[in-house]
Amino acid sequence: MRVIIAEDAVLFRAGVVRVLTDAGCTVVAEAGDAPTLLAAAARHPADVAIVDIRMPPTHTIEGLDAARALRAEHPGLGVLILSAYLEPHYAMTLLEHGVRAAGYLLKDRVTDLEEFVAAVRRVAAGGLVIDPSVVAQLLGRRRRRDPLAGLTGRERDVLALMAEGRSNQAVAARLHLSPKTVEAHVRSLFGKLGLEETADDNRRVLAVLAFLRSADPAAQVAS
Amino acid sequence: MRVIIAEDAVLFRAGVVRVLTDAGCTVVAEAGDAPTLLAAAARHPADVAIVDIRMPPTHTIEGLDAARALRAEHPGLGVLILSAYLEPHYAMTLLEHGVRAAGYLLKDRVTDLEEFVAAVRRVAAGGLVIDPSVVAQLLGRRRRRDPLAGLTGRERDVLALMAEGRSNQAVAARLHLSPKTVEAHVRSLFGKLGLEETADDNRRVLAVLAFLRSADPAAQVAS
DNA sequence: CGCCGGTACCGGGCTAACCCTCAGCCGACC
DNA sequence: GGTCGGCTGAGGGTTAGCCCGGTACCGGCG
Repeated sequence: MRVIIAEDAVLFRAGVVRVLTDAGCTVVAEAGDAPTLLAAAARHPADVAIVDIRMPPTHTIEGLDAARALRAEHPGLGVLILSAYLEPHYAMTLLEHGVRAAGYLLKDRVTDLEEFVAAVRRVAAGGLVIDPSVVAQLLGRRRRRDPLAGLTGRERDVLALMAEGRSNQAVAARLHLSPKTVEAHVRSLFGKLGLEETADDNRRVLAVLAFLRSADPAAQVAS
Repeated sequence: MRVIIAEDAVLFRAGVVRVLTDAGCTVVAEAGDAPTLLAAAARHPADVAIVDIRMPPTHTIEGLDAARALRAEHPGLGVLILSAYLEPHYAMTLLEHGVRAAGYLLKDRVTDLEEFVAAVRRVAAGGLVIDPSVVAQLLGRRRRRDPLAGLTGRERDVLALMAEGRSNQAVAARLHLSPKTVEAHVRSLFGKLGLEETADDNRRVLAVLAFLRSADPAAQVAS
């Protein structure tokens, strides 16, 4: 199996190279950025490319764009995204071009080296490999494409004030409502945001986070 | 040069092992958590230990605690922290025990393998190695008023989880504490953030907002 | 040695914020 | 007219999260 590895973090890349060569694979090229990756793929026949999404120069989605280009230009080449981030929409973008010879794994969730090598082989052989937590988030995301879209105007008013750190009483005073009405709106917006009652969650904070994330789309790309 | 490597991310650890062995170093032990690290240091004479701060089981500062223990128990052993996060206060904690045979580097900023190996050798030989951006942030932190600056490490851990929308119970479970302890930390951090009890405020949300607004909070959060 | 801050955690008390069911009014739409 | 969703809000019940005072241990420091 011939592999190309595109990853700008040199220590991490060295690790992947080592694991694969120890397993008998041939690493035909290494790249630290997207242009180098594309040039390597043109020059070196390979079975699979392991690609990090965020690479220089922009550190945004250079790797993803390159992965898509690879799939278009080299139909026989498997592409495995190996990302530090749980980014379902990126996984979806990759899979739009077909669910064969593709993969999306999370760096932190690779705990068994043999499994990792097996996953790479599977993608090289035309299979699909995708981290279960990505699938779970994909499913969740289908239900609420835009979390705030389903809220009524009043619910949004209430949530905005919650997101300022206001108590229910203060929200009521500000909107000239009864505290009971605020509670009713809060309860309704929890349901619409898909926030179920669990022992592990503070739903008010989760609702506020949803609001803040929606108001600032750039925050979704952070970290 | 004999090296011990403590890092729970297996691919990354493999990378570090490869780079060092390729450079002629001897990796005498590998560890995926702090207790294994301490046991390895007791069993295998080494010149330097490369340690990740956040490791199992708590994923908080187990690595840092272990690093400090190493420095106390093995005076001749150099300790190089290799962290994914820019955490100046942790760097300071490490250096409090002396500025010899110590190092603090960021994973993402290791761009040259030979420099990395040279840095490891420097620490093994009793030198000090510290990433320039850590120094800059140390200096910058002095200039800016960061509301989180007055929080203890534990309080910051608790607040980070609150900011994920976790309940006190979930925070307790995650950090292996009693819910009562979490309450105590929450109460303490409210005071330090200057959040007084008023009828108009939801202080938990305000604390979360302070966390989200502070300088580079992501650098302080695991995962 | 005593003091201090950090960490951990207890018992006990209180309430804001949640839950539920129910109800009324309004305007839009069929 | 009847239905629907949005808005408003009541009564009643529960509890997570806050409060307080207190204890205990540890390491660092004077």
